[in-house]
Amino acid sequence: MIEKIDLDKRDWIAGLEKGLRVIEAFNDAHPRLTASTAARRTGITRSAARRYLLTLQHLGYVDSDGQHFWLTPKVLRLGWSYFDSAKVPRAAQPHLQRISVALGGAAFFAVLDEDDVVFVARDGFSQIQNVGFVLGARLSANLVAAGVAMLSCQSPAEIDHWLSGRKFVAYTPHTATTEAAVRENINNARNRGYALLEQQLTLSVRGIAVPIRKRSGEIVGAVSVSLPMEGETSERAVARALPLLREAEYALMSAF
Amino acid sequence: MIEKIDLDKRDWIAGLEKGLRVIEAFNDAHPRLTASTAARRTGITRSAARRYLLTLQHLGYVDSDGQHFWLTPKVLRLGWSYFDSAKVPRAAQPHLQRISVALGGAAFFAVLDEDDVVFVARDGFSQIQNVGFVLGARLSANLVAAGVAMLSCQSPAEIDHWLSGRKFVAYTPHTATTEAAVRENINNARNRGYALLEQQLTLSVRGIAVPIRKRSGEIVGAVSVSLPMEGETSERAVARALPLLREAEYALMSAF
DNA sequence: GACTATTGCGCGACAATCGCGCAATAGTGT
DNA sequence: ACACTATTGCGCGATTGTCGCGCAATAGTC
Repeated sequence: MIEKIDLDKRDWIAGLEKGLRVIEAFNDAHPRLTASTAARRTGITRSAARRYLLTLQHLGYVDSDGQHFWLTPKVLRLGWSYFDSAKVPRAAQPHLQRISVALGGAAFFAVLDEDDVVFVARDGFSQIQNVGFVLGARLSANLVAAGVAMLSCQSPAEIDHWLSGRKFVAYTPHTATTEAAVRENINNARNRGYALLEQQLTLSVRGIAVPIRKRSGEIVGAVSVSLPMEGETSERAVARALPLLREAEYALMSAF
Repeated sequence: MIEKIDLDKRDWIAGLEKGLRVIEAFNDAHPRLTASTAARRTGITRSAARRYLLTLQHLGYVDSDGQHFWLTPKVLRLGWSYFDSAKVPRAAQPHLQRISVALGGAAFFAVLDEDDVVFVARDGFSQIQNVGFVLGARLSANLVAAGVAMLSCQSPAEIDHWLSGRKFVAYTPHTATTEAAVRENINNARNRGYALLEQQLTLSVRGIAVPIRKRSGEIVGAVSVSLPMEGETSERAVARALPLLREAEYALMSAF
């Protein structure tokens, strides 16, 4: 993990970086950590890891039985600060509502964070009970229309970098699991100017998304809608959805 | 802000506490901060606040135009670590699914964090589009059945402390906005052993919740269900919902 | 009961963090 | 246009907070 830090050393708070590393060391596979395991996972010494865990415990972000440490719901405050403060999801909300009502599906605003798509705003419900579609949830960008829409705006070099060494997990029998198939989805999206994905993450569900840019051209996210596939051709769904998505796109462009 | 820290000074990482304070300084009313405003809001000096913001920026948790700083979606990773690692929401999930399917509403698992209810697991959808019912969302405990259920298990002293100096915001014309009314809700819940709230947060919506305890008796959270009120008496709704909630309660009791 | 792996904690040393204070800049009003 | 105020970035010397070693104690295994 070599990182180029051209930041003046005197403006770098080592303790904060390590502390955040400790919080992120908790995950699915490691729901509870001891001082030693935390040290191993974060690459800091055991003494230090223990100090960070104790500090987090006294701040209320982790709890402990003396041996093991685990995160408390207080850490959710940190993520929630983003929703409270970010203007992007808030600006998108009324447009999402209009889309979800008109189309009868669920509308999302998503952004890219490193390699993942993160859903930061939502309106409307659908029969899709997939836990992936929760605010703050992150998914590999190739799995959802919003992700492919954003990838399609990147330069070939960035896309190559994104694809390199990536493992594709099949969520349905239709999930694109080869680099070529994923690349085709991205190319299709670029050519069309919108992304259309079917049954990649959930069976019988279709996603349509358009990338959202600032006036400067910079990508800030994507607006997407999830629709049930049954009883509707993809052409018909696109014809219904695209005008609304475009409308949101233009409105949001001037908002940023 | 006098805090009693009987923790050995040598096990206290000051930089981590300040850094987290800086992240939490971003909120609804202060979506973007400068070094100076961050300093004022966190109580640390301007130089230090600037150092923390720069560190967060280089870690990717905040972005900046050079003057103002704002949070990026990366901070959502921190909150997500909790969902990935916490066993409580995961243990509750199958029960929530059973409840939501059987009752046709949305089922939640909620915990208390300080004074707020935090929803940490959900299954099923309802016509309730309230943004409050999102994973990680926090609400004043008196507004939702799950919160009242948990409050009803606290000691009188704890309840008094919770009530003291609290402002009650009316979300609907039926919201309990006086201390007496809130107290009555809590007392009713204690007497019945479950909480029943109607139209406190959303019109035409009824919530029913039971507190979840460990075997030791310690409260770990509450399971709740949101149901539309129309066409059903409260007695009938309770009769339908309570057996399922109790079933989840007993199952979860042995899980912790 | 010896073995290994882990833990809490004290200590001395070092470097990382501190906040002052300067100069430069941005924004306001007369 | 001018001074006036409130910012800002940044250098510096001082000190305090963080480091990781190493010990003794404990927990778990064969």
